[in-house]
This record gives sequence, C-alpha cells and structure tokens, in this order.
Amino acid sequence: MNQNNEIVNKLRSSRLRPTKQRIRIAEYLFSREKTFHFTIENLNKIINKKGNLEKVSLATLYNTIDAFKKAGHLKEILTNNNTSYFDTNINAHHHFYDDDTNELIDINFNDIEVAKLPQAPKGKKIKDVEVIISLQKN
Amino acid sequence: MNQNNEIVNKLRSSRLRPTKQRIRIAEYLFSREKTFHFTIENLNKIINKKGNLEKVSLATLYNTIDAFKKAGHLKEILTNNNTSYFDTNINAHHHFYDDDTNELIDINFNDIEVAKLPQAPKGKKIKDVEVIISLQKN
DNA sequence: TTTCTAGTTTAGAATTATTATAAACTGTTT
DNA sequence: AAACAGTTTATAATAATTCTAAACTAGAAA
Repeated sequence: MNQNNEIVNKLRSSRLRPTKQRIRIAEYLFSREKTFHFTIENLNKIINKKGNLEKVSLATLYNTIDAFKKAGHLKEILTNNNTSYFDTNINAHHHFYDDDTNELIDINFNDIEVAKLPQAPKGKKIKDVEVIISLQKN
Repeated sequence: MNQNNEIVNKLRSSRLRPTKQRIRIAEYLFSREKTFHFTIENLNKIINKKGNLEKVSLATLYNTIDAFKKAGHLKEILTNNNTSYFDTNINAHHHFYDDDTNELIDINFNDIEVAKLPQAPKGKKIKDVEVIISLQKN
C-alpha cells in the first residue's frame, strides 16, 4: 500500500479528496515511467474495459481529468481535431503531431531551442511556450 | 468588379467553382489587409446576420472553409478548446493564445526564433513548425 | 460511534460542434 | 437548350462535452 499512499498524498496535497475513483485513475496515470498521451475516450475504454468490476462513470472521468489538469498533474495538448488530448508529462516539452493519424510524439525539451521570444501583451504574462511540429509523409 | 474578378480567379485556380456563396465568403475573408481569426460560428453570425438577404447555410460554411483550407487559403490554428479556429494569414507565423478569453493574437514570424529542431521520425518530414505561447493574467 | 455536511459520483438529459444524407439547384460544357 | 458533375441546402445523425439533480461518501464535529 506504499504506492497507494503516495497517490493519496498527491491527491490530498492538491485538495482533492482521495476517493475510490480518483485513486484508481491516478494510479493508472501516474504510476508509470514513460509519458502517456490520451483522450477521455481512450481512458474510458481502459478504465471501464469489460471484465472490470468497478466502473467509473464518464462524467467522473471528465471531472477527474479536469481536476488533475487544474492541479497541474496533467497538461492539455493543443491539436486541431476537436478532441482534448492530455499528457502525463507536465514538464516543459514539445510535440510532433501527425495530422493524418492524429498521433502525438513527445519531443525532449532540449531538442528544441526557442532563441527569441516576443513580449507578452500588456496585462498578460507568458504561461507556457509550446512548439508543435506537424509531420507529413515523405 | 475588379475585386470580384480577383476572387473569381483565386477560386478558379484552386479548381473551386465560383459560386455565389464561395465568392461571398471569399470576398469577406480575403479582401482585407489585416489577418483575421475566426471560428465557423463567428463567420456564420457575420455572413448571416439579420438583415442580410442572401443567407448561406451552415453546411456550406463548413464545406467552403474546408475547401479553402485544403486549397491553402486558410490555416487551421491549434488550440485546446475543441472548436476549430482559422486564420487568413497563411504565412508562417505564430500565436499567443489566451486560455481565459480564447483570444488569439498573431506573432510575427521574425519575433520568434526556433534555433534548434529535432529530426523528424523516419518516414515523415516536417510540414510546419508552430509556436503557441499561452498567456495568463499578470 | 453516530451525525452532519460539503464534496463527489452517477445516469441521463442537454448542449455544442461537426459531419452525413439525399434532394434540389447551378455553373460549365456540349 | 440539354446534360452532368459539382454545389448547396435543410435536416438528421454523430461525437465530445457539460449540465442536472439525486444518491452517495470522506472526513469533521459532536
């Protein structure tokens, strides 16, 4: 139950009650080495795959992912296909985006260097800089 | 009718029949100096605002914008709010994106310098490099 | 403990953005 | 003018997301 405790603490420190559902989702998302990209639909299929006894409602998936995002545990990825993609890698990094397959691939932060940045408009400051490299077939 | 002829030629050279609706939309979008960012909903309100006699159906707006995009006359912009944004500026350039207001602001190509780029995955090549700078309140 | 309460989950309805359908219409070619 | 493919249209269908209000639950208070 050590793993579980870490997750529970993570939730508590974000002022999120460690409910059964949140623990389940957080364990799935955050107990992994490699970055994970997903849509709500993906996650729903995984969490509620047939055979699983404890189902989590779709509304809760939306609520939970939104809460995790607001707490800074997930990043939402920019795309143009009107489906939200999320990323368990919250460190600054960038993406390849394959328009044909809607596939996302992480790019290490250090593999891109943004040498010059513009001034933010007055009253605003820069929250994040994201580089997206669209791909096409050779 | 000089303006009109330019538009008609633009359509023809993209193998798009210059229909009443396409000419109307193209005139609205492409007869301007400054860049224009819009969603289909925006455009619908403008083209079909009450008082306008000639209405264009929503389906046609979708079809036409998609055709213009495929012809390279519009760029689709990446955001995370599951609504498609389009940009009449098809030159390479970048954007500020204000998450709170969903507002997009152009950044001149030269105001950002991407100094280092990664290799494209095998079988793919780089189509476009886009930088999106998210903003937050000061 | 039990009781209480605010926070959470849920099924289902509602909403929003987009795509599909198939009939009517129109630009262009013959 | 006839013909045909391309286009437009209203409407239905679909997909992603948000809303709603009732039931449930974790944690605090008694």
